[in-house]
Amino acid sequence: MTNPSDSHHYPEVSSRADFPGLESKILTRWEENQTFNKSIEQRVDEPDGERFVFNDGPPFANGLPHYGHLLTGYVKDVVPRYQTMRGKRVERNFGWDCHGLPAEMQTEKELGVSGRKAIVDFGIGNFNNACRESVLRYTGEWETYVNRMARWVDFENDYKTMNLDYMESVIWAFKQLWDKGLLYEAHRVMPYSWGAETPLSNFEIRLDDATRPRQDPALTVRFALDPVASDPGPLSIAAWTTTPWTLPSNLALAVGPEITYVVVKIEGGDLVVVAEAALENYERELSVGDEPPEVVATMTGADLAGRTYQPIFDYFAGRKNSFVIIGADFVETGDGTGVVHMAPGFGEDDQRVCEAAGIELVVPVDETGRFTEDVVDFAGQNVFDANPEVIKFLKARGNVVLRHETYDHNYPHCWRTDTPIIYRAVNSWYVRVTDLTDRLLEVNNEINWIPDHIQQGQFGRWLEGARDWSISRNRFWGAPLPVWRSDNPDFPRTDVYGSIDEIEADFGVRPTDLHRPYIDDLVRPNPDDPSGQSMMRRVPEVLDCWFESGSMPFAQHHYPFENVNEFEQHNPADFIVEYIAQTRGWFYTMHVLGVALFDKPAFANVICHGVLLDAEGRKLSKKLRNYPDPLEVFETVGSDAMRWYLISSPILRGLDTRIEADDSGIREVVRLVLNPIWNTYSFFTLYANADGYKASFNTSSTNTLDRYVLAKTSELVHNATAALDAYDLATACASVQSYLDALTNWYVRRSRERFWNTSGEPLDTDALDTLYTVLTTVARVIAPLLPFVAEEIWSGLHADEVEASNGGASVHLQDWPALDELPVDTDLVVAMDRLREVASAALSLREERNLRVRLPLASVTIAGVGSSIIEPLSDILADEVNVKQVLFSDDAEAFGAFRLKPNGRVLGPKLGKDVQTVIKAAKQGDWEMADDGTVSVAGHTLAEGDFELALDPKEGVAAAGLRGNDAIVVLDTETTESLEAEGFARDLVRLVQQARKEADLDVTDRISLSLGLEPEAKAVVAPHTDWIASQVLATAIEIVDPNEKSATDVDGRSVSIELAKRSN
RNA sequence: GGGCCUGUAGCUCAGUCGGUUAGAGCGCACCCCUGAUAAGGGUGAGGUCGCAAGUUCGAUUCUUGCCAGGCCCA
Repeated sequence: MTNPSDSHHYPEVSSRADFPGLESKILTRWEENQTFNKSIEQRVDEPDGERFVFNDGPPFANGLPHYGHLLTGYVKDVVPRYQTMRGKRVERNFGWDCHGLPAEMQTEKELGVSGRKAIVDFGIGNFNNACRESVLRYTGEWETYVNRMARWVDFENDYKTMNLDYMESVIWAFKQLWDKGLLYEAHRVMPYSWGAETPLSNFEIRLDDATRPRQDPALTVRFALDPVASDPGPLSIAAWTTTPWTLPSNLALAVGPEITYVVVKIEGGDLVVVAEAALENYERELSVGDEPPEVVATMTGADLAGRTYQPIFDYFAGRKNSFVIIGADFVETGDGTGVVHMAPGFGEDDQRVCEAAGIELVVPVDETGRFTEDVVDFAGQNVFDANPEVIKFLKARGNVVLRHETYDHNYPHCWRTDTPIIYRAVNSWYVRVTDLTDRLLEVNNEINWIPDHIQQGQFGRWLEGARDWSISRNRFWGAPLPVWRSDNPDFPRTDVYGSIDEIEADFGVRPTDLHRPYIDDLVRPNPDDPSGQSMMRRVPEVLDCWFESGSMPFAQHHYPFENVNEFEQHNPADFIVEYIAQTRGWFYTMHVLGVALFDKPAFANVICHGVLLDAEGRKLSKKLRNYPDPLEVFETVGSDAMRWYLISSPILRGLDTRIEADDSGIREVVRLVLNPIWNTYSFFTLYANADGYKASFNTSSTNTLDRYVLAKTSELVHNATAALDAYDLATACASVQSYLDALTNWYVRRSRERFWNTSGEPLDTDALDTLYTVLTTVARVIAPLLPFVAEEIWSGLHADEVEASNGGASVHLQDWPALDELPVDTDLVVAMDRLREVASAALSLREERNLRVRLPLASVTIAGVGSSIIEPLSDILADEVNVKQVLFSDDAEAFGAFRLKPNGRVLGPKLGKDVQTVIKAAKQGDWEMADDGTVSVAGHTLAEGDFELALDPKEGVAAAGLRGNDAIVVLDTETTESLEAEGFARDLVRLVQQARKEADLDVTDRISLSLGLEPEAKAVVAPHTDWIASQVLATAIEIVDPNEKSATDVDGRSVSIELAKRSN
């Protein structure tokens, strides 16, 4: 910003803005003046003030921010800025998600230490220290990005999930759930990552592209049934599996009780049982020669249930209740044989069904995904590596494998290690989400979701089907499960701790770090063991990091150990925003904990935005480089343009949005939004400074255009307020954009001359004050949407104030414009908008007839209904379309023909079916108007209100219809010598202005002018000489013969110009 | 297989509580204006509103089915 001089009250504003440059200057000024801090502190806190609670979702900081973070970040800034201006106190603390698999995996890679054993050898303490450093590695870069994008957030008072206070709140939550009976421990089949050596929650395996295609072997194997009397011979039953490695753990087979099964005689005479529905699929294996399969017996699944068979591996032979056929409802015949092989240690259905049948499960696979010693033939092999070995082994047995094929399917992978997951029975702690389902759904109804269909759709459905949430991880870097247990089952005891005080009370030490391994060192004798031998030891697991981020609403405040009122009075938070996939991530975990702990929603309003894609609809990826580099965009185009680009897109309605690979879309924002605003500002300062005028906030102008633009601005304030109150950022942007058209393209353009300080005329302070008033209001409206540009403009308009405060004054410290600040004038707005349509029509007539606008015409005539409202605005129209007179005619039929437009909405209920006849007749012109104003058509009489009359221009007249056809615009295309002369004079003025520009003169410079004209032209120009002189600020004008060398052609005449700047 | 969302101009998207002539921006063509000027503006071409049936006097809009794409869940 250039400092205003004595006579200049505003900075000199270049018509071409350097947005990146001004953005960095403003950042410095905000920094120096602590503007963000002031914007919070100046708003009164409770009890008198109002609070708006924004909760910031914590990112992992072990990578750089990407576009998704930028988008979310902008939204996270727009809403709090708006609410701040509405008078609320909006504190914004950044948060960091520090724990969990991402951190551990990164550290494993960095240290070259992989796997549980290696980490234990390396030392859990050492490992966790490395994690602690690693997770904060990129916080500096994050801060840079966040600052650069004008996202105001407090980094100093940030929360970190690894802080002692935060973790204490987390274990408090755990204890609360425990006390409420919402936690339990179970040995259950879960998605398991052998890469990370830990179970995963059912939503982790659905993260992003964790599920993707994979090819696996599929094996159909035969199990020999123990014979019964009714058998036609020795039977075997065929089962199909895509996990051959689970066959050694097979303990049962499942059939569908309702399904029909057949016994087929195959090559060599063996009898095989499959579902009848599988015959076609297995035709080749079940046929003898070219004959179709020979069915020798038929039975139902119910008949088969209860029969026993011989295990194909003998590792677990003889186990109680095992190797039996069980009837189960989930069995289908789509894939496979209609017989399902059951390994209860490695399948969720398998476990459920077998447990019901009294079969105890076996899990001969260790934490790293390798077979244990139980499976002697494959011990030590990874299960996926063992697949081909198992197949080879079984094939060698001759009559076991019925078919071996490959199978392409979508298979879940570990989101961190990228290894294919397996299902495996493990010990884990669960939150009893299924007990809460009803309350989760009820409380969900209190949340305002944007877009709203998420509430009952994606989120509501997810809640309905939610399963118990596994919250323990067999890892190292995380909040510990605060559970201590007796190491002697003879003296069972479990203690759960919910605070550091409680721990200290029992262990006599006050922990200063709740992380492993320190927390594991806390051991004490089991009070229930009279012998004093057994000890209480902590269970080894740590908590799921989603449990920790879900605890953020209270844990960031160290609730309930501190800030009890602070949290309780502001739960739920007013606003959160993240991308839509968080319906099963952060949104979900916060909701579960909010309901479980407080029986309340965790947030009142939530925006779920969509995903950014490239122009081809692919995900943005570093490899493809299919997006513009954000830092480069900041430097070349600016952050405000990117902010607008993102927040005005359909992505905020939950849809995916495509972004160009270059920055063209963002540059377009500059052209369509930033430049118009900037040009208006630059225009204002140019003339206010030229006149040394200091404008003031003033809405009292009686000038029509002033009143129009004030009313339009009032409309903008209303629209933007409504949109932002509804968290509809895209609509807020749209309302600004359509307003800009009226401001720049109509008000400024039509008012330009009023800003020129023509000598002898008094300065039009109404115009300057009005434009100032409008601009200072617009600056406040766009403050959340374009914080830099708004700041620059507002600060320029209030340069004195900013200077007096040493740069401290800021648009972001202002109040949002009140709804009654500016006059509302609907009638005027309607009339003016109508007038603009008339002007368009008139200009199109000019173009059609090749009549340039500089050439004045005698008149324009408006004929038809509804034109009277623009009569008071005639001068503006005359000016815009350059005519001497605006005429209004009642005799519409002189220029056009009426067409009957029956009003279907009114007539429909009255006439029913006949409406269509009436409409048809009206279209054909088959109607008559009576003297009393009624219309008869197709045997019906239409009264006033039943119809409208449209006016179509007559052939051969220079006339154009308006939208809606209720009036026509007629242009008098007749030219006269005098009009031509005036047009020529205007052409000359234009030529001189161009020359002034080329001579690099200031708009206020006076000149002496020499016009070289031919004799005929001299005569034409003579009456307009004074006017020309005044238009081009010539204090002396002489008419001479043309200088042939420099002459140009103007309207068929040869003209030359010489001008010189006058010193005064 | 179920649920939700989307389908409107060459592209990106608004809109229509049902009314008979559906809008914007970009792109394209032509033109104008310029004391906001390496800007600005106007005009125009371009649409069977995914397809079909139903409800209705009337459907792009409501209902149902189908098709295509996306997301979520099995």
